[in-house]
Amino acid sequence: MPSAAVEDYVKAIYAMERDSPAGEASVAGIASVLGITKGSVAGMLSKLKKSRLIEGERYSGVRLTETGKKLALDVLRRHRLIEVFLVETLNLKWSEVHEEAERLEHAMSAKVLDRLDAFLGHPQVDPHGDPIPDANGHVPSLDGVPLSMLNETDQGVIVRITNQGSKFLEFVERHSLRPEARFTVVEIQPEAQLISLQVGRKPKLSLSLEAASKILAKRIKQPKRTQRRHT
Amino acid sequence: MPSAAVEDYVKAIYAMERDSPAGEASVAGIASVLGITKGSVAGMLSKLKKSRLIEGERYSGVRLTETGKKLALDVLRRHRLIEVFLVETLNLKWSEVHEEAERLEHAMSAKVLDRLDAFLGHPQVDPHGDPIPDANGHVPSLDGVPLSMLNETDQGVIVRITNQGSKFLEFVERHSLRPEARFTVVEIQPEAQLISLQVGRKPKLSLSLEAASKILAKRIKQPKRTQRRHT
DNA sequence: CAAAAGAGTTTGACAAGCCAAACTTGATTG
DNA sequence: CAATCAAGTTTGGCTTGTCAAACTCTTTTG
Repeated sequence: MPSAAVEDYVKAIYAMERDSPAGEASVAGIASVLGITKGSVAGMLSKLKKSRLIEGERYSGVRLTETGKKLALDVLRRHRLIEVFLVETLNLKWSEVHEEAERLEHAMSAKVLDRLDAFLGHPQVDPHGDPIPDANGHVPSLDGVPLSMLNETDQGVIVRITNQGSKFLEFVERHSLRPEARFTVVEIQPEAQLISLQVGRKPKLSLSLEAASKILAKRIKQPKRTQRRHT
Repeated sequence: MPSAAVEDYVKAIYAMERDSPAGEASVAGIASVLGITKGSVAGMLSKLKKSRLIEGERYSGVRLTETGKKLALDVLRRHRLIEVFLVETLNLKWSEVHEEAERLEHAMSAKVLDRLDAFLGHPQVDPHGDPIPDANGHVPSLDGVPLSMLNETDQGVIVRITNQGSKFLEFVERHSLRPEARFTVVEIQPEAQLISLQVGRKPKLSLSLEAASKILAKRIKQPKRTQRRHT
């Protein structure tokens, strides 16, 4: 069985691959997200290579092998199901479950996880809208565009928050920007890099396009109109 | 925060103190229940002494300090609440939850545990009938006498199984001897060290007095009659 | 294109825990 | 009471995972 440390590395690599342009993870990047030194990462990576979880040339980025990817998806499945449980069943705050799940995910057997999955009704996404891989490692694909790509007067539904930072999540939660929430884009100020939304009956909410790019939404069908914008 | 290893030691010491005549735990005993060598235990015990979780003279048994006892009760609380959850909510088999809880208990924060406790309705006992300490370390006391102390024709209700061995638990479960189960003592054969029970409508069940001493029961009020017997 | 900067690697050290094996105590017991 | 033996302790060694710091590539850039 892989250790908790190995699982954390693999999970981090998976995430970095996903959103790095080259589809690779770097030593420095891993060190930074895991909060450890480059030296430690180098040591661990050479072990992961030996056990065929990752591959890559010396002095260059690493990629997960098929085995590594399977493991990463397994860890992600555990993590996200646990988050659903903590929020739906135990009513923990949406923004505080990440670190809890971070520890529990390493202690839960496949059997318990499957029962939990059934108990929760086989959810497709976690509380942040992240898709939950199924037991075979298949990830349901959700579509959604960054808020920062929308235009004035567009209406939409939040589908996903791609930023686990708890301060960011608290902000988002405080303004009811959870998945499922409906909103309208009321104003965009490209010079100020700002976007303003109307969410429910709450006061108008403004945030930077940078922050908005971490929130994915689905446009609600709305006759004719063009779109396009860049962060 | 105490490591998982420290928690396991403290928990083991607590259990050994409870049912050793001298109220102490021995190095050899701890080594045996944790499945490690005496040398390793000696090393850890000296660390536990330094951190004031246990006390005791050199070359003699150890006892938990107040701090140590508090920690032990905390771990026990986690363990048992998790067992209740696994059985009641996730429908795991009664006999397979122990090892699961053994791992999960080290990964669950106080906050999650409190929510879980509330979700489960503040149970007093776990699926084996073991009392669950409350958040302040108070253990509800349950009375119950070993089955081996009962007499023929006595009727009772199982309250607790004091033996976590999964083969024993499977046996017990297979014969419906769970806590809450009603039974009648139909026969006792002191020479054969055997006791026979009638549980529900099941066929008569015989077991050794030794095994019976690991099952605690409460007698059901039944007019006049004396009792007494020894394992 | 040479030098600085970044990124990756290596080395030596450390903390937890564990083991095996030698050694010391203390408790029988013949 | 001396011999024995179980129980406790010590020592040296191993693994995992970490750090700090020196070193070496590779890339960027003046």
